[in-house]
Amino acid sequence: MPTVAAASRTDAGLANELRSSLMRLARRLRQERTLDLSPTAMSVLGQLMRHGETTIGSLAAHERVKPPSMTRTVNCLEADGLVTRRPSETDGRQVLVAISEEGRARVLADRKRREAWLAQRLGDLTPEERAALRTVAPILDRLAGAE
Amino acid sequence: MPTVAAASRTDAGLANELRSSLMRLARRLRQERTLDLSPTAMSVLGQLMRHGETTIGSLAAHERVKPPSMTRTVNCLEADGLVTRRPSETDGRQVLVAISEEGRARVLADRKRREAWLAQRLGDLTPEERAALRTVAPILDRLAGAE
DNA sequence: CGGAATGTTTAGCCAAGGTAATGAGTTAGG
DNA sequence: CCTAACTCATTACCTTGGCTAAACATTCCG
Repeated sequence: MPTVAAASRTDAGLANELRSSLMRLARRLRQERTLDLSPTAMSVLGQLMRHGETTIGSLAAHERVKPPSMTRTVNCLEADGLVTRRPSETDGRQVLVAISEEGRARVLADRKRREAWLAQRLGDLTPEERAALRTVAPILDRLAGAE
Repeated sequence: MPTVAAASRTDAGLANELRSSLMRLARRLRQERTLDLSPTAMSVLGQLMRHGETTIGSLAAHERVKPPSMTRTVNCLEADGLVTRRPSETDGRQVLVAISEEGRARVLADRKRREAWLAQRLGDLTPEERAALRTVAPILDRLAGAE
């Protein structure tokens, strides 16, 4: 039986290790969510904050969720007054979603709260370890985005 | 060591990026699950493979799941003949779970199948990027484990 | 104009987590 | 030593957040 460290040195082991580490941390982060929003919902707000008004479909694609799920997520956000909906003038089928002022405030508030948890933990790491994490974030995105 | 203000601003951004990248990839991985086992179940098998016979409670703690959920996961695994259960002789309340030969075979088989998806994607990365991922896997574990 | 294609929504299902309460086993105090 | 408090696992039930299938509206194209 190979040790964890030994297994990680092979590509086979890398897939394995990475997968279980990711799942554990993803679950941990889900636990730490402070507000009553799902991780996907928070991510959507962030996306709207960065890229402005966006259609349901492209939000769904970016979050790797099916359109009906994104419709529901947006419903919740709209019910909470965190986003607004309007039909596109150029294409009547599409719905454009935008973040509201309240939504913007929520993102900023949440960002602060996460600092309390994550930044403290990141603070326990060495600068090299933080740098390593910074490096891999976009790599993870590419892995997620690959077809 | 950077100043406190600079460090926390940087770490906040890192927390943000890392969180959304992580959640997206975690969801992607969940989609790619090939076998009829949940990610947690696979992770449990891996844990048993590495550390041998373990109690329900400590499996739950390691996966950051509540005991009832772990009971259910272990039920599935046992029904599939992938693990065995036995009461502890030293403490009759505890249940010791061990991986079976079939479970071991399943882990090895699954490891191969995941290679088909993840290793292909890892193959699109540069060796440096793979090395970076190898480096961060244990760091992610530490972040997940921190209280 | 009429049919195929596209974007969103509705309806209903399922997986996998959670909490609360129960039962069995252990430990500690009087 | 025996009862009370505690711990581990389990059972029963609920919630969340995905999914698919299908309806509906709109747009595009032959």
